[in-house]
Amino acid sequence: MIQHKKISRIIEKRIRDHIYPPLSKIPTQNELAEEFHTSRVTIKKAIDSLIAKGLLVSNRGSGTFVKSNPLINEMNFSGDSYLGLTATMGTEKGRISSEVIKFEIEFPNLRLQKTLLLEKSQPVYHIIRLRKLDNEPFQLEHTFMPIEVIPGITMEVLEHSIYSHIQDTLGLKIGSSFRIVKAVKPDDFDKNYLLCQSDDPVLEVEQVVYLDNGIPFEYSRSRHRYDKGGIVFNNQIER
Amino acid sequence: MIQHKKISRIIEKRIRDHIYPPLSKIPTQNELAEEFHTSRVTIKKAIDSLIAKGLLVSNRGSGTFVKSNPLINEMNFSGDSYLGLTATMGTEKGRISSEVIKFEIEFPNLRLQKTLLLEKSQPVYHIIRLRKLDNEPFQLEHTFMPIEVIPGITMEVLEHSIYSHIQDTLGLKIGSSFRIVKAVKPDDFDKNYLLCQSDDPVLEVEQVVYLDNGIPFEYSRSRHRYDKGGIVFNNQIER
DNA sequence: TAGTGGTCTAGACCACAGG
DNA sequence: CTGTGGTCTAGACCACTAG
Repeated sequence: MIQHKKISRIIEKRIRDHIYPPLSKIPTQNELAEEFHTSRVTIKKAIDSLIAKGLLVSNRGSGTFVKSNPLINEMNFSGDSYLGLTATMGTEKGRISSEVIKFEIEFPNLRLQKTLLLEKSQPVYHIIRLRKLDNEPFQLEHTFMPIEVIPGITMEVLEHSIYSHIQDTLGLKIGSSFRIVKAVKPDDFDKNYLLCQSDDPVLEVEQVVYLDNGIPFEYSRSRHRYDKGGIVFNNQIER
Repeated sequence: MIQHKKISRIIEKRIRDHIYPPLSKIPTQNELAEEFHTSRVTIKKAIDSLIAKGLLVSNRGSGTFVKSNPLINEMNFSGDSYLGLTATMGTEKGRISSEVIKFEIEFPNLRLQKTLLLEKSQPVYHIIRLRKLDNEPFQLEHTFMPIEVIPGITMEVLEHSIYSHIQDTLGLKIGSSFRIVKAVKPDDFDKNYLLCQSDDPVLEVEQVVYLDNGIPFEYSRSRHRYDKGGIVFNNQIER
């Protein structure tokens, strides 16, 4: 485990346990460097990641402080938002189930060729899955993946987890994702599977996911029932 | 200007100008350190920020590469997403206008007291503004700000820019924001001002904005016409 | 003025990729 | 093996806050 990551987790725990209470000043970087037998730069890195998470705020000259964030509990999503958006629902993964609506192999259209850097002769999986929480559908996901990049997908894999297949079976690492969020009207799929009324809005997340070597391996559109969850995020403002 | 920021801007420009073409390997950190007469740590910081922006990807052992991101042009939002969401529409700020629908002073309700850390006796501005692009309404924003924290707001300020009042007139610095994005049904305000039909979805962004000392100074809900823009973002996956 | 965080350096060691 | 990026150190200087 990387040092600064380990330290940042310890500090995060102290914040969540109120060992460092809201609005209080945490020890100086020098004090923390001494406590963890490390250098100030490493402490700084750990603190920076907690600032990025919205838990701390630093003021040159006066110190580093715990942010009073009443929404802190809505922020447990951090770290596994790549599991679709299920993480925003909390940690109740046991209650989540998946149903495969469609699983076919196709040739990519032009848009998909550009997005996933494919020739038209390189086939892709076209997968539609319905996700349910306590047997209530909340998300319908249309996924496209190139067979060449992610081989060996089967119904079994789909019912379990594509991501563990990619990471554990294929030994690939996921690097980053790029998303566009919109509100849209429900289409026939949404009405059928998400049980949407015609005037129910749908939250659409369009996503391109990259491996850690920069190769795009997934294009997907997830469609969410408007009354089952949103997307939470935290921004640092650039100066 | 901070060194690593300056360097990252130069590198970013080289990427956008295809001096470092898509998928190509950029010079090693050592080479860049030499070119910019700086240390490798500083180069690393610059590269890290471009990785966070989704422009680069690094591989230990082989080098740092330009990501082929077909959506790169949709990513010009970086840096001023705190100007509401107008930045996602491009850089066409000249075509954007604001109309103040409501500007009153109220006492905060319980939720607002908790969110902005206020007593019920500390009044807040309650502002509703309609934003238009080429005279077409696209966003309706409900804003609450404590008078104590952000004094001196007038109609004139509202018609110009709240943020330049905060930063330039009051000399305060904006630190971070916390957002929740949802799809919702239009309410009467939306129908009136955004000219939504009953079955048009609305993209709602709930937001708490903090000063750089960690004090929350704004709670707002922006409501967007579903056909005028979405929200774009980029994620690095944690390992 | 003393203490704090922000930035930077020069050098080191490691893990990993590729020949 | 060599070269790459990932991480870390010890020390330095600066900008800012607060007493």
